[in-house]
Amino acid sequence: MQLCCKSTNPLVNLQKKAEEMIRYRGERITPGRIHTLAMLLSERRAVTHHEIEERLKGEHRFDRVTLYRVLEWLNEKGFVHRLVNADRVWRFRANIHEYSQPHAHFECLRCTKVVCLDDFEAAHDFELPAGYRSREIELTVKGLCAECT
Amino acid sequence: MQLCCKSTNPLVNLQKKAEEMIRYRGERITPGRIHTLAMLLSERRAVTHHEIEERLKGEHRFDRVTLYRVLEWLNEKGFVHRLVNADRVWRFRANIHEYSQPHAHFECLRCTKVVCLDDFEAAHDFELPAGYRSREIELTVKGLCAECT
DNA sequence: TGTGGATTTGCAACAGAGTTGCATTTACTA
DNA sequence: TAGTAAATGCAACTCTGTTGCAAATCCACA
Ligand SMILES: [Mn+2]
Ligand SMILES: [Mn+2]
Ligand SMILES: [Zn+2]
Ligand SMILES: [Zn+2]
Repeated sequence: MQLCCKSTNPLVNLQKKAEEMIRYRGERITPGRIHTLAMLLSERRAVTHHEIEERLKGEHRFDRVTLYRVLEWLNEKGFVHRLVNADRVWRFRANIHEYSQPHAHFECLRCTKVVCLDDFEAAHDFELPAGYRSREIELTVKGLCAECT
Repeated sequence: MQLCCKSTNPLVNLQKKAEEMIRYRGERITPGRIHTLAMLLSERRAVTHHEIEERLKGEHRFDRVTLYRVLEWLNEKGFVHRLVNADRVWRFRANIHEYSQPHAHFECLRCTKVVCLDDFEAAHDFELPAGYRSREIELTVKGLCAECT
């Protein structure tokens, strides 16, 4: 005797949400895209390819390359954004607004965790050298996170 | 009949300077360290391992690995600093003050060139999440450099 | 509901940046 | 000048991400 799992399993709801987000933009639905985006929607941190792969094991097995391509696609389409930090590894996070919004990041020097500081936008008050044009500004605060202090 | 080249070749002067800088701190002098640091002292941009290797060809041939180790050492000792940008490659630049000074960077979106914006220090006016401690702040302005505009 | 054809996937091989182990050479100390 | 710790060269390796291509899948349209 089994109850409907829809309302008890938040992951399933996120899969529904991911599917709707992709369908709403008129893009093709595939298991890889849904599971990856759902996973990213469930996570506050910016996570690596490797972490996503680990998290998705069992639930649905993908090829590494497919995951790389899905992440590239999600980024291009604006469902997620990505950033590189001191360990030279891409990290991905679902965009919280419909389209990517500029915001600062926090990077823990000990555990390498990366957190998006949503709603904190960077600015600078100095003049660039002559002829230089600013397109975007990236601000990363490095330090120790709450668990590593 | 040959004149003394010391005053006509600025590279030689920089080698002297590099040697003095290292000796002044009581560290070991090696050809790799001197030529690498001299090259970096001659350059305003932050340059990659690959660029340094190219520039040093002929003058003095090093093993790739030695250059990696020299750069790591120069960074640890505070003679240079390094940063990673969107192409996930380390870039190095000699420190203009005796010890590393925080400053912002400019990254060209077209030619990938990286420029240190010396004397422009970053700051942020927002509160970090509870328990988070800030150690350093990294500000990167991305856009088009004077040659790429 | 079935089907054609563009998209996506899996697999294998590849690429670039950086690292490690170890024997040999070098720089400095005494 | 000899002894020793540190730096170097070389080969093999790791890690992250890419590319080519044939097979599978999605979906617009009949
Ligand atoms: Mn972010
Ligand atoms: Mn710099
Ligand atoms: Zn931490
Ligand atoms: Zn440029």
